Amino acid sequence: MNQQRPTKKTTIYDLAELAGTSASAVSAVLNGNWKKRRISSQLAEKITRIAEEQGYAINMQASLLRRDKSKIIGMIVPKYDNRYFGSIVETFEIMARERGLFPIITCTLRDPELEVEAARTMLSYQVDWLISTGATNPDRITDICVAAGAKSLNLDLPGSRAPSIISDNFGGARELTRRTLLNCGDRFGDLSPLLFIGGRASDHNTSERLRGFKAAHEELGVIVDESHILACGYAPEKAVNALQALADREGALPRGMFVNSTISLEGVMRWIKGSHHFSDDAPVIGCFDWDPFVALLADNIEMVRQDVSGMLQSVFRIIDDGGTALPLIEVPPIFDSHAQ
Amino acid sequence: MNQQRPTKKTTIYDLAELAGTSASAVSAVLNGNWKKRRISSQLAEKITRIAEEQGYAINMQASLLRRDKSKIIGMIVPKYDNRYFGSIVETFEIMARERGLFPIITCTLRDPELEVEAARTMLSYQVDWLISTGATNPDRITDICVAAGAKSLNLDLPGSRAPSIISDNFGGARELTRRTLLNCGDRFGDLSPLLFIGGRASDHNTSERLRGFKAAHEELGVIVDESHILACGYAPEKAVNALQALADREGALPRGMFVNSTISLEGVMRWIKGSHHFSDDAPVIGCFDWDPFVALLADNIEMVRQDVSGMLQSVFRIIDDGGTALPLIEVPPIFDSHAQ
DNA sequence: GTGAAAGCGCTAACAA
DNA sequence: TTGTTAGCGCTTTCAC
Repeated sequence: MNQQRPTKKTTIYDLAELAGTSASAVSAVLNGNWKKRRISSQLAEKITRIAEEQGYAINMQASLLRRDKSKIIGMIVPKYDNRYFGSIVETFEIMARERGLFPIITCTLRDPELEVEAARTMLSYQVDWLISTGATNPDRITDICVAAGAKSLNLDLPGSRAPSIISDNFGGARELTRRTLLNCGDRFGDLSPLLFIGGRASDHNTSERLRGFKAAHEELGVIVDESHILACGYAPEKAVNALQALADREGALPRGMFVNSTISLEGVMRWIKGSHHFSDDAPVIGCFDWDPFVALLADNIEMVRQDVSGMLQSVFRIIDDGGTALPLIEVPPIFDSHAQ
Repeated sequence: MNQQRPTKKTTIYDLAELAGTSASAVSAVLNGNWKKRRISSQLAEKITRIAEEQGYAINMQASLLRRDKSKIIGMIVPKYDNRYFGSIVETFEIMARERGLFPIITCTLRDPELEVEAARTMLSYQVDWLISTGATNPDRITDICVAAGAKSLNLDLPGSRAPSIISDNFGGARELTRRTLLNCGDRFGDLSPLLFIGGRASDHNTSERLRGFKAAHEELGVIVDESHILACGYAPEKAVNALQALADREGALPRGMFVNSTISLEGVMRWIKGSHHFSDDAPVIGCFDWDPFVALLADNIEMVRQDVSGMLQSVFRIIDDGGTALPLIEVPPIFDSHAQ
C-alpha cells in the first residue's frame, strides 16, 4: 500500500470550525477580498495559518460552479512532434499562467472529428476561451464555442468567424523561395524552378505559401513547373510517397526544393537518404519551419522560424482586451540574418 | 462583434421542461444509466433528441462536484522541446482518452517550485491521479497528492513513495557505451575512454547511466577518465560551457562522447560547429535519446530510443489496477538493429 | 466586523 | 417507470 485512503478533504467549513468563525469569512479571507469585508487582520491571519496547517486546497469544481467566469483557457493543437507546436504550447502555458488563467491543452492528431470532440469536452469544463491551433475546421469550432457562450480564437490556421493570428505565409514563403532559388543558382550555376512539397492545397497556409512561391519565381524570371507542386499532406510518409511517385514518373528530380514544414522535411530527407537520386550532390532546400538539429547539421537547408512569441503576444492582447474585433493578424516569420 | 453574449447555458432543467419530465430522468438518460432506472426508450430517445437540438453540454464542474471520482488525470512534464517528452504527452493523452479519463498536462520548465505549484493547482481541480514526469522532487509531489487524497505515479525519474516507471538506464547506457566505444575503435583504430556529458549527477537517471557507462568501459578493458565526466545539467548552453571549459583546460578533447540527452546534444553540436576542434574529423557520439533529424543527418551519432509506448503501458496498467503496489519498473530502451 | 442562507448544475437515494 | 429531494463546496447578498 503506497497511498492512504482519501482522508476526506478539508473544506472551508472545517477551517471555519477550527478558527471559530464562519465559512463565508474563510472564503473571503482565502480569496483576498477581506479588505472590503473589513475582516480584522488577526482573524484573517488566523484563518490563513490554519488553512496552511491543514494543507487546505480549494475545490475548484465548487468554486467554478458558483462563479461566472472559469478563468480556464483551452487550446487544441494538432501534434506535439515538432518544435513549432511544442514551443507554441510551452509559451501559451507561460503566458496564461502570468495572467492567472488555467491552461488546458489537448492534441487532436489532425483528426477533424477529434477536434470537435475535444472542443466540446473543453466546453464542458467551462473554458472561457478556446484557442484552435492548426485546426482543420476552425469555423466549426467557433460555432460550437459561440453556442456554449465561450470565446474562440484561431492560431496558425485562420477562420472567418473568430480573430485569427497566423504567420505571414505569403511574405515568408516569397522570401524563402527567393533565397532558395538564389542558393540554388550559386550552387548549380543556373536558376531553375523549385519543387514544392508538403501541406494541403486546401488549407489557407499552404495556398498562401504557394502564392509566395510563385511570386518569387516570377520576380526572378523563373517559370514555375506546375507538375512539381506536391501538396501531398503533412505526414512524413506522404512526402516519401509523393517523391517516389515523381521520381518514377520523371526519372530526375529538381535540385531545389521548398518544403512546407519540418514534418514533411522528415519524409523528404528519408527519401533522399533511401533513394540514390542525390547521392553525388545534395539538393538545395528551403523549409518553412525550424528545427535546431537541421539548422546545425544540414548546410544545404535554409529554414524560416515562425515567430511563436510574437503570435502568442497577439493572441493574449486580444484576450486581455476581451476580443471584440475580428482581425486577421499576420506575423512575419524570422529569417537567419547570416544567410543570404 | 464576433461572438454573441453568453446566451445562458442550457441545463438539465431546461431539457426536463422541454421534454415534460424531470431533471433526474434527463441526467440518467444522458449518463446512460437509464437501463437500471428502467426509463422508457421513447422518453430516453426524446430526451436525447432534445439535448442534441439544444446543443446541450454537461457542466462538468457541477457533475464532478457531486461525484466522488473526477476521472481527471494530470501530468506534469518538464519541457515540450524534444521528441521524448512530446511523444510521452501525445501517447499519454491517447491512452487516457481510451479509458474515458480527461488528461490535463502542464509543463514546469524544470523549476522545482513550479512543479509543486502545478501539482497543487491540479489537485484543486480534483485530479484522481497525478503523473510526475521527470520531476526534480517526485516524493514531495507524492506527499502533496497523498494529503489531498489523490494517487500519484512517477515517470522517467523515480521516487520512493509512489510507483515509478523509468527506462532501464543502466542497461541502456551500458549497451550504448559499448557500441560507441566499438564505433570509436573502428573509426580511430584504438579503444580510448569516452567523454560523458549532460544531466545532473544528483539525478537517478544520470547516476545509473554513469554506472552503465563505467561498466561498459570496464568490460572492454578501458579505463574511465573521471575528469571527462561532465554532468553539467540539461540546457544546451550548459553543455557548450562545459566543453569550452574542458577544451581550455586540456587543449584536446576525446574523440568519442556519450551524450545524456538530445537537449545536451544540441549544445554539444553547437559547440563542435563553433569551435574548430573537430574540423577535420567529427567525433563519434552515442546519445541517450532519439531525434529523427539527428538519426537521418549525422552518421557519426548513434541514438537509443526510450520506449515511450512501453512505459506508458506500464503506467496505465498500474492505473487500471488501482495502483496498490509500489514497484520500480525499468523498461529497456530500443536500439536500432542495423547499427553494430 | 461578521454570520446565515440561498443557490450554482448535477447525481443518487428514496418515494411514489 | 418516474419525480422529489438533499446535498457536493463554494461565493455572495443581505441582515445584524
